[in-house]
Amino acid sequence: MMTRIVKDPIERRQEIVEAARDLFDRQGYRNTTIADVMDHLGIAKGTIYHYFKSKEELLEAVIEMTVDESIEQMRRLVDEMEGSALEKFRRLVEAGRMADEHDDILDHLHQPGNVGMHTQLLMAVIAKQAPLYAELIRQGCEEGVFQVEHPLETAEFVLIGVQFLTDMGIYPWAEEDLMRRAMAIPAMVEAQLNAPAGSFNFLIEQL
Amino acid sequence: MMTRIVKDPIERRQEIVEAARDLFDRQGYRNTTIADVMDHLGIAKGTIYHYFKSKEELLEAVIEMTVDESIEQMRRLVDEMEGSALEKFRRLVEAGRMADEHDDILDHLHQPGNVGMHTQLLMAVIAKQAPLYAELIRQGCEEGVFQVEHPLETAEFVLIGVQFLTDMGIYPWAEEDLMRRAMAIPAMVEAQLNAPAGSFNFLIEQL
DNA sequence: GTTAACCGACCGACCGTCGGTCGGTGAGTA
DNA sequence: TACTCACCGACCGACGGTCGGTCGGTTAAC
Repeated sequence: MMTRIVKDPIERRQEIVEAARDLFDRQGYRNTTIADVMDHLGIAKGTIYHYFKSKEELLEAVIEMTVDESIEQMRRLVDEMEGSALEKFRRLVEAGRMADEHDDILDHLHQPGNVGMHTQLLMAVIAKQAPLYAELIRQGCEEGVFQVEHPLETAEFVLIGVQFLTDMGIYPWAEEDLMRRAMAIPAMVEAQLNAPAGSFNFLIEQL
Repeated sequence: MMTRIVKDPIERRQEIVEAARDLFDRQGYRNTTIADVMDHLGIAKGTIYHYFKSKEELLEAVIEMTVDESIEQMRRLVDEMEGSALEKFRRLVEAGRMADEHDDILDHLHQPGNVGMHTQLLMAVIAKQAPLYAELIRQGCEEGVFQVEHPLETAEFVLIGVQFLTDMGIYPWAEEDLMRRAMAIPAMVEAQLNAPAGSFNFLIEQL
């Protein structure tokens, strides 16, 4: 029998979520069993179910943690940024992409059966990012480079469009579909924000 | 032992897909077992797996069938429509909404655990609807009411934005979030298409 | 006789449960 | 201060039950 180790509940919970994230990340949610998480931490199954009432609830905790971390650093960035709206835009997008690549959770989420989780994660991220972008849109309007009626809604609209059209894994797009959209995105964003032609070319140049 | 009934494979496959659709619709994909489908049709498990190699593949067939039916009638409508681009737009949107309400699949799809199926269905519908809308956008450009660079991509972009921001069930939006977005949508669509102010007010007036 | 549609007993991977155990903590006592 | 003892809840892990999927065999059809 395993020696019993008691820890601070907060810490233990954290441990479990982190281990789960690692595993979900590497092998996918579906292919990761509760037993995997147990073994990885050297704890019993009952312990996990003491903190989470289902495997799915554990996944939600993982998502929440991931989203919060990603948003946290974007918010810090926004607070300390200086410059024109367009310049800030460019840097925020870049930061967002960095975050995406860091958690390859998104990549491994592309397994069949994970579409639901994938969608929920994307929507959660978008819902939290939108206010940050909305702020930049307002600044852009004041500067005169943008002209939009509903900053927050426009931020949501654009983020959703870009994410879902770009993201493979939700729908099995052909490579050429993704390509053709990527090329069209700058122009569409400009139209949406009433921004000068070419001002969002950095969206594809950065790739 | 059950008496063996042999049917035309095409017909049998159809039967299975329809039964599965009913059940997925009513109780959700996850809460529906293969046994449910079997019992509902009075066939053996092996028969189902003779036609579909996994439960997930069966889901794909259900989605494909649903989407094809909905698109079929929209395409017929487009072919026989006459009038200005804006007028056609109005009627296509209306038809799309009718289709949505007809299959209450979308309604019952709002159960937890159905987000994946819901998303896939929406994306599939959008992928097929986009070309229809793109055609109207091109006509609008010729008429001079719209001005867009990439008709197909713009159609995709707008459809995704509208569907995902409007649709509850994918993400637990508050009622007020949905409201505030609904009000902003006409202006955002107009911006994207470079259409005259107010020309898309019908999107909310129809509600 | 050959094909393939169809059957259903069986398998095994996993999630989640539940009765029970043991470490920590703090109030009571001396 | 030192000791103890009752209680809480963190922790354990064998086991139950569900379900997706398999496979050898059977039967209708041509």
